[in-house]
Amino acid sequence: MKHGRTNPASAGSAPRKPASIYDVAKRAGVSIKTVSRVINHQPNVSPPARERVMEAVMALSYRPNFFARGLASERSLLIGLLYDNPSASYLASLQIGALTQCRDEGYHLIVEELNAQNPGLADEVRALVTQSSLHGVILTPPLCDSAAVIDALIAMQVPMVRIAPERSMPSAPGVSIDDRRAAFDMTVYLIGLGHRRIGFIKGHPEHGAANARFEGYRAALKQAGISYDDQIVAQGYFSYQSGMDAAMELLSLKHRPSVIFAANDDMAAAVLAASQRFNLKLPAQLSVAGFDDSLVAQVVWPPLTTCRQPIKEMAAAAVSMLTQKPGERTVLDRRLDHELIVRQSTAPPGG
Amino acid sequence: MKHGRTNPASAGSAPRKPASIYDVAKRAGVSIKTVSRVINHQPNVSPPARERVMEAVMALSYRPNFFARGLASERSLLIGLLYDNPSASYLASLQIGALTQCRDEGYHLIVEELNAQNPGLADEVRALVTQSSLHGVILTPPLCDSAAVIDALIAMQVPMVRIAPERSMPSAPGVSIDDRRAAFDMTVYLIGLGHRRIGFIKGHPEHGAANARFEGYRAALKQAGISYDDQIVAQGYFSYQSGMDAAMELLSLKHRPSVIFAANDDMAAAVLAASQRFNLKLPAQLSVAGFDDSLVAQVVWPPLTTCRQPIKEMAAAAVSMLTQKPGERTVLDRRLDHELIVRQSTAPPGG
DNA sequence: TTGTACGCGTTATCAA
DNA sequence: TTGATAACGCGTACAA
Repeated sequence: MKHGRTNPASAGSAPRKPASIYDVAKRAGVSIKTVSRVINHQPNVSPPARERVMEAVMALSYRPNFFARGLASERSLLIGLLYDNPSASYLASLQIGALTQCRDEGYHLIVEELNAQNPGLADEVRALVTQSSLHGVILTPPLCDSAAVIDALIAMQVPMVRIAPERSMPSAPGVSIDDRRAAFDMTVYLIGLGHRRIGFIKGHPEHGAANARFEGYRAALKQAGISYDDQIVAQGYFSYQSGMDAAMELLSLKHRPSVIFAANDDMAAAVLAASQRFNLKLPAQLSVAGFDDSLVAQVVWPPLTTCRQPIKEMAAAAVSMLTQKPGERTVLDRRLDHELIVRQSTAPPGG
Repeated sequence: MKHGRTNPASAGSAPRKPASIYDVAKRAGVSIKTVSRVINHQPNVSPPARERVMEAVMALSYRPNFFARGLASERSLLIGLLYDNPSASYLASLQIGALTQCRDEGYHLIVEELNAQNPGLADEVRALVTQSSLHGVILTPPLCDSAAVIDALIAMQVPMVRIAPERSMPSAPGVSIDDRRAAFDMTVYLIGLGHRRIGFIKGHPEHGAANARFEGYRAALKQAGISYDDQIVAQGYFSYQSGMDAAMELLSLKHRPSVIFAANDDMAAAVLAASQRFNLKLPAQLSVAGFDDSLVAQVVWPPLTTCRQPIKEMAAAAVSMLTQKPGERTVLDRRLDHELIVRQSTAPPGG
C-alpha cells in the first residue's frame, strides 16, 4: 500500500469521504485496473473476480468520481444542451426529454445559453467544449443552423445532434419530424372540412422548420387545385406578439379567410385572441389551427387543433445518438412521427 | 521541466490540445502556482508577474480545465438545479434565471430530475452531490420542503437554497416572494372593484406557497368584513386539469361567485375555458384572476389579471447566494417583490 | 513574493 | 486474465 489512498472505515458520524476505486480494489482483493474493467464493462475479467468486485461496489456504495473520469479520459459523461432564446415550453420539453435519457444512460446534462448573433459564438462553443470536455452537444434551433458552430464542432471532432435543422448535412446529423409533411397533412384536413380560403401565418424565417411548414401548406393547396393567394399569408416570428400582428392583418381583410393555420401554437393562440376583438364566433365563423401541441394549445378556448411534435422523444433520441459508441454511431438523420390532433378550434366553414 | 507537460506549439491544423497551466507558466516565465494565484484572484502576486500571466492567458486562450479543478478542490464550479414534476414554464423561467447568473459567475448549471415520492430520494441526492462534488444545490418546490433531502444536504455540508419553501429554516435559506401578501393584495384589489362573492381555487396542498396564498385571500376577506364561505373555495393542484374540475364545481353553483381567483395561471386559464361552456361573458359576468404571470396569462382571452412572481430573479438570487464565499454566505432568507398585473379578465361585478 | 512537489480518482499502457 | 504505474490538469502545503 504505497498510496495512502484507502479510507479507514471511520465509524464516526463525520461526513466520511466516499469510497474510491482503491477501497473497492482492496476489499475485492484485486487491482484497481480490474475494478475499472468491471465498472466500464470491459472484457477480460474472470467471473469470480467480477463477482467480488460487484460485491465490494455494493457494500461500499461506490460511485466513480465524475471529475476524475473527466480528467483521465478525453471525453466526459457530460452532454451539453445549447440553446438561444427559446420558447419556454419548447425548451422545457426538450430538456425533460434529454434529461430522462441522460439519466438512463448515466450521463449528465449541462445547459448553456448562447447568443446566435454574437460574432464570437464559435469561440464560446470551443471554450465550452474544451473546458468541460463535453461528450457531445445538442443544438437547438436556431443554433442548429449556425455554420460557425457546426464547423467549430466538426473541427474539434465533437459529436453533435441538431434538433429540427433546416437542411440535413453529412457529419452533422439531426433529429426532426417531417415538418413539410405535417403541414401538408394539416392543410389537407382543413380542405377536407370544406375550407377553400385558408390563411397561413409563417414562422421565423431563420428557422428551417418554419419554411418546411410553409412548403407543406402550399403543396396541399396545389394538390387540391386551390390557387395560392399571398393576400392571406402573413409573416410571423413564432412569438405570440408576432402572431397577434399577423392575425390583425388577416382578419382586417375584406374577404377574410375561413380558417387560419399558424406555424406554431403561440401564434395560433394569438389568432384566437384577435378573433375576439372582431367578435367572431369560433369555430363557426373562423377556424384556427396551430402546430406543436404545446401546453397553450389545451389551455386556450376553444382548444386548438394542432399537430403534435414529439419534442421530448426528439431530445431523447438526440441523447442516445450521442451516447452510441463511436463505431456504431450513425451520421444519419433521425425522423420521428408527427400526429394530427383535432380539437374544437376547427369546423367546416360557416359552422 | 521534469514534466513533459507543455504542448509543442504545433502549427498543424490538427486539433491541438488546449493550453494547460504549464503552458501559461512557461510563456509567462513563472511557476504554475503563480498562474494559479492569478486565475483564482489570490493575493501575493507582483503586478508585473500578474501582467505577464494575463498576457499569456490571452495569447494561449487558456481556460482552466473544469475537471482538473473539480478533482483537485473539494468543491466544483457546478451548481445543481433539482426539480420534480414542475410546470414547464415555471421550470424554464427558473432555469433561464439560474443559467444567466451562473454564466456571469463562471459556474455551470447541471439539471436533474428527482422523484419526491421515491423512498431512496436522500440517497439519490447524496450520490449526485458526492459524485459531482456539487458546489451547491437549488431546490425547487416540492423538493424544497423534503426533510429527507434537506437533512442529507446539511449532513454533507453542501450549501443549498430553496425556492419558495413552505417555511423558513435555519441553515437552509430560501428565496421567495411574500405569497401571503401577494394574494392579499390581489383580493383587496378584487374587493375594491366591488366584488363580494369571491371564489378561490387552492393550489397543491404539498406546496408551501399554495397555503400562503390561501391565507392571504382569507385575511383580505376578513379585513373587509366579508365572511368566509367554503362553498366557493375549491381544491386544485396547480394543473390545468385540476383547475378545470374546480371551475366546473364553482360555476355549477346556484349562487355562483362574481369572480374566481385561482392560485396559479394554469388553473385560471382553465376557469376561462370552463366559463365558455357556461356561455358566460367575461369579464362582465365573471371576473378571473390568476397568479404567476406565466406565458399563458397573456395568451388566453381575455388576458389574465395576475400577480407577477419574478421567477428568473429568484433563481438568479439563489445562484448568487450559493456562490458567495463561505464566510460571507448568509443563511438568511431572501424575499423579492411581487407585482399586481391588471389585465382584462377582471372588472366590476355585472360589467 | 515565488516555486517545488505531491495528491485528487480515474483511465490506459504495457509487461507479466 | 491480471496488475504496477504513468498520465490527466489543477490546488496547495511547505519551503525558499
